[in-house]
Amino acid sequence: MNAYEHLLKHGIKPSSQRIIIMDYLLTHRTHPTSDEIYNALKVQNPTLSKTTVYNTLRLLEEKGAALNLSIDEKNARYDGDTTDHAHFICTCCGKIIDMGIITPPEVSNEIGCEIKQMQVYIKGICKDCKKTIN
Amino acid sequence: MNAYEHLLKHGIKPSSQRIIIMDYLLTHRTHPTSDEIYNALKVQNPTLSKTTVYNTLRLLEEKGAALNLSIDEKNARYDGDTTDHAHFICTCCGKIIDMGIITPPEVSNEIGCEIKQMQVYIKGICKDCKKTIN
DNA sequence: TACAAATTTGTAATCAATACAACCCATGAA
DNA sequence: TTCATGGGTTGTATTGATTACAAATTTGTA
Repeated sequence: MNAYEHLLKHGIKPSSQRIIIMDYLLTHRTHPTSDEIYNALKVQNPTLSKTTVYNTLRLLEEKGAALNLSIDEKNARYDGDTTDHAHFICTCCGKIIDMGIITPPEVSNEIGCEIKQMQVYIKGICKDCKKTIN
Repeated sequence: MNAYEHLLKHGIKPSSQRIIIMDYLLTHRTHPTSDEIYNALKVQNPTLSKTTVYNTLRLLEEKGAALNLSIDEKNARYDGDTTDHAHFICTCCGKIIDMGIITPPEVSNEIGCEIKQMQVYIKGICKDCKKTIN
């Protein structure tokens, strides 16, 4: 699906800035930071503002068009793939890797919270870093 | 278990500052921020430095004596309870609530990462906020 | 005691994120 | 067409959590 339709489907008015940011997320599954998105897009869009990137990413998150990952403690990271999957971060190199969820977690919610979203974050050492260390 | 033993068990030299910080985490299951810990402890320990709180919390995390929660995007939060449980954050009031894990998530790790830690973060609206809204 | 290593402290600096006000631009009414 | 309105964008200034760093203090050991 293209970025324009993706925005409309989530009730977001598709301005040109929102389209290129959404498009970036849909075509780069690298869990980029705001800064990475801004730097990548400003080459072709010199007038793009960093504030717009921040505003847009918050909007995408609020409307459910993208995920805000807090697995990396340094920066917020964003994921255009909102289907159910877990995220692994290598504490050695910082790389974030998608992992499929075979069995989703089941939690005890006696207190009666309304659950809107569940994220699974995994920390460890990736295969490349294990090789380098040994 | 007391803070002193807890530190020793995780291979941490128990200085007086480390003991009071560990003790605070073990006796306050509120997922406090660095700042909350600092402000609570400096009343009885006026010479305590904020840097020491940061240093100690990082050490506790590295040694597995406490959990660093990144569920709250504003601040790092710490949890002295390292047993398996999930965390719920209310996107309305910011409160963090522990939830028991009935079934832990099972993920597909074809790429061969070495998994050290898994955290389940849940976002939604708590019961109190639901009442207030309706 | 003396010395080295580890720990703590306070200050300065960093930098992601936000606040804010000015500007731009699409839309619709007259 | 002109004008007004409001949402969207932009740039700058600011905030505030966290870190860097070096000096001071404490601890362990001989």
